[in-house]
Amino acid sequence: MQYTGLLKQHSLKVTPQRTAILNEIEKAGHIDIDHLIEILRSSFPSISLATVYKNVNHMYETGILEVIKVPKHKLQYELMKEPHIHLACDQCGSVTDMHQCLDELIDSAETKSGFSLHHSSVVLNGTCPSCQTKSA
Amino acid sequence: MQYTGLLKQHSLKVTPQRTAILNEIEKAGHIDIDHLIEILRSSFPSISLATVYKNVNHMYETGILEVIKVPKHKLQYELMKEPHIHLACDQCGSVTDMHQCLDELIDSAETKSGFSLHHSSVVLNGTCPSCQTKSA
DNA sequence: ATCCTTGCAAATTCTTTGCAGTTAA
DNA sequence: TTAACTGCAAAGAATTTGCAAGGAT
Repeated sequence: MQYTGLLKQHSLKVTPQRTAILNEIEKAGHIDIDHLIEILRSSFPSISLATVYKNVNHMYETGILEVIKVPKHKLQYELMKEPHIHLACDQCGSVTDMHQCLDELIDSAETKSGFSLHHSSVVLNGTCPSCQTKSA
Repeated sequence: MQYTGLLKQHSLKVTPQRTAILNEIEKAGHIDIDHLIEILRSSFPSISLATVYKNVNHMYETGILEVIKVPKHKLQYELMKEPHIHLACDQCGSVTDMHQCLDELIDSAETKSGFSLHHSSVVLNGTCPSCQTKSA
C-alpha cells in the first residue's frame, strides 16, 4: 500500500481506514468531511464519522494533510504538497490547484515582517471558466 | 456616524448594533465572534449572539466584511480592504496584515487559469517575532 | 405603513469525547 | 503485550432559524 510509509513516518499506525482516507483524498484532490465519509462508506459500511474526524485531525497535526477554508463551504482536506495557489469558484464551489511558485512572496513577507513562516494558504476567489460560460 | 454611508450603500438599515459592530471590528483589525460579542455587551448588555451572527453574515455577503480562517481558531472578521497578506501566528493566534501588493500574483493566476477573480485570501502561517523571542 | 432588525428560545449542524472491544506493532 | 485505533453513543460547540415586539425609512 502506497501510504504505509507516509503513515509510519508520522508515527501513525497503518489501518485500512487510514489508507482508504488517504487514497480518497488523493483521488479527489480536495474533499470535505461529508463527501469523504460518503465515499468511504462504500468500502467500510460501518465507518464512523468520529473515526474520520479523528484521523483527518491527526493527519493534519502531523503534517500529512492540509486544510483549506473557502467561504460558504466546509473545511476541505488535501494532501500536503508544495506551497501553491487555490482557485475557488464561488458558483460551483470547486477548488483548483495552481502550482505557481510562492517562494518569492513568502521570502519577502518573512523578511519584512520578522515572522518565521512554515505554511501558506492562498485562496483566490472568483468564477471558474465553466461557470462563466454557463452564466454568459 | 462614519459607517452610516457604508451600510446604506449596501442596503442595510443603520442600527446602533451595526455601527457598533463595524466600529469594534475597525478598532480590533481582526476579531472573532466571541471577542466581538464580549466587547459589544459593554455597550449593549442585551445584544444577542444571533444578532451578531446575522449581521456579520449579512455584511460578509454584501461585501463589507472579509472572513479569514486560521487553522485551530474561529473565523475572524475584518473590514474589506485592498487585497493584502495575513500573517498568522500559530502560537498566539494573532493575525497581522501586510500590505504587499498582490496584483501581479492575481493577474498572473487569472491569465493562466481562465478564472475571473474578485477576491483573495492569503494567509501565511508561522511564528511571530514576539513568540519567537519567548521560545528562544 | 411597511419592511427590516432585534433578542429570545429552540432547533440544527458540526465536531469532540468517553468507553469497551479490537487491532497493529 | 501494550499502546493505539475503531465505532457507537452521548456530549459539547458553533451556528442558524422562527417568531413576536420594536425600530428605521
